Amino acid sequence: MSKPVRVRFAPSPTGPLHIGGVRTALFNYLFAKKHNGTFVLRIEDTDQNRYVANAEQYIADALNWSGIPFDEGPQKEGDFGPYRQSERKDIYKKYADQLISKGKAYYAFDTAEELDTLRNEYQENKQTFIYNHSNRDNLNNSLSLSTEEVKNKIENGEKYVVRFKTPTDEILELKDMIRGDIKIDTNTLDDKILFKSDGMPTYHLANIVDDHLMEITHVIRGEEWLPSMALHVLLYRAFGWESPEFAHLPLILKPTGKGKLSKRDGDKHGFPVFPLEYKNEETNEISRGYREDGYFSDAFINMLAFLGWNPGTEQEIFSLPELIQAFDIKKVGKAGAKFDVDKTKWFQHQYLIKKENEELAELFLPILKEKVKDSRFHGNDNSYVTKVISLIKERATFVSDFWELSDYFFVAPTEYDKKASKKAWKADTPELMKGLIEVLRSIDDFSSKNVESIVKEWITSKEIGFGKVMQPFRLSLVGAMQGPHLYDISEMLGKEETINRIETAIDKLG
RNA sequence: GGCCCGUUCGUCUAUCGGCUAGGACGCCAGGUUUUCAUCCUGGUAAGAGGGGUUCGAUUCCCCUACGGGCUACCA
Repeated sequence: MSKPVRVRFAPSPTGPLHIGGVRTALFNYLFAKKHNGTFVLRIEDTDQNRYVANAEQYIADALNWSGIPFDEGPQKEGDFGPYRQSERKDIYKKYADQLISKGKAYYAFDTAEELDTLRNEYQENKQTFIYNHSNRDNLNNSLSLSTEEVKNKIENGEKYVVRFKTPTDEILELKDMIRGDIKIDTNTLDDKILFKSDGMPTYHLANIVDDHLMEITHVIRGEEWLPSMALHVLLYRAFGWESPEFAHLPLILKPTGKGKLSKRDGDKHGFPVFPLEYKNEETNEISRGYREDGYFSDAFINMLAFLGWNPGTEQEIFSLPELIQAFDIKKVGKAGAKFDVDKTKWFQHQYLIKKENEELAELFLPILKEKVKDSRFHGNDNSYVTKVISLIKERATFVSDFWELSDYFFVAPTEYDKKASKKAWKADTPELMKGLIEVLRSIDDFSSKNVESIVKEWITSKEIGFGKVMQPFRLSLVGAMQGPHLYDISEMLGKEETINRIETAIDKLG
């Protein structure tokens, strides 16, 4: 029996999560649930300079709204806490020391400035500076210095970092669940800093220690981490720990132009890059969110799941449980995926159509109350609103589209589309409309079917022509040449209102 | 510059050596709706280039090109 699956999403709280981050979380979540595993949220806040106070809450809120909550994490403590690296600070030093005593890491005293200078010098000579076997003996560290010197420096309070001593002359054979085998020559790697002079571990150390301690079995993360995989595998080996399996997800790219999707792209291309609206507390700048733009979270998640993954069948609409069922990490693609706004809207449209009319009515009601003072539509009985939605929802993408598509069900048109009036309202129209009113008055059963058949009969018997009646009729009720089946509208409005609207139109259009 | 990853319609993708290269979004046309949208039907459009391997390559290998990532005491 293999170990229980445990995966983690490990963002650093430097700002809001963007959709790439949400997708990484989603794939972790799907993988965990697929294998009856645990989905852990770990906050990687080892960089004190970039820490943003409201980011952690944002991340939790975003995961919750998306319907992919974590099983363990901050404020949801499991057996492996704490889940913020800043609260695990004491742990890491111990492991850094362990590596030093094993001879797998060393102290380095070079300052950032010294290294910068070296890098520049190398670059001027068209060479690449790598802090590794090729030059580590000539630099300022515990490999080049005597034990005595090192001891003195540390006792004198001189700042130091701990670097990993990368093994030389070895071809590492790495395995990625998505990419297959990758070979890396360790001589091309540099001796990464594991422990910073401010007493905090770097990402690399903290990440490996925590993944080990938290018994993470599968590391699923963005492709930007692929170059670090060799280091990470080497670290597991140095500690004598079993390495988890790795999967590196393809990046989400800008819709147009070059590069990976960035937080600024939303403003440029007119779509949200964040799941939830985000207010930057320093600049007061507000960035749009999918939630606030009116997307349903299940549509949003469905869209994200298909960015870089697909089940190999022709089904595209998947609920979250279906996604879990169908998910297979091996079917994740290798190439970056350009984000497509139109396809995103299409998913939203599909989900909107699928939703129950009653549920949509509930969502529409607050908007409706704003727009219409008539309290007939505000009551506990939503059947009228529900019916309206059933007639118009197929032409909407968002709940916020409803009002524009259905206002005439609630308020009589006050003006008429100019182009349509010109086309539909002729000199003889008022007479015809008066005739129509007479016919309508005589009808008791105002149901759509009945009115339709009677009016049709009248038009036929008078040999008027359908267009000459139907177009101005529609214009009178709706104010424009659009909307659902006309007799469905007249049924909804009722006899009195229908006749009123035609009279008003005769008045206004002459 | 160095290291690594990738490359099928405009976009997201299917194909695990037999292809008339399939689907979806978008776009275009037709039909339905005596309106508009939805919907239906059809159409447009693709395996970067060059070498191998093979009876046969989109599929396997190599080179080139292009795209992307990383190259911080950031994650």
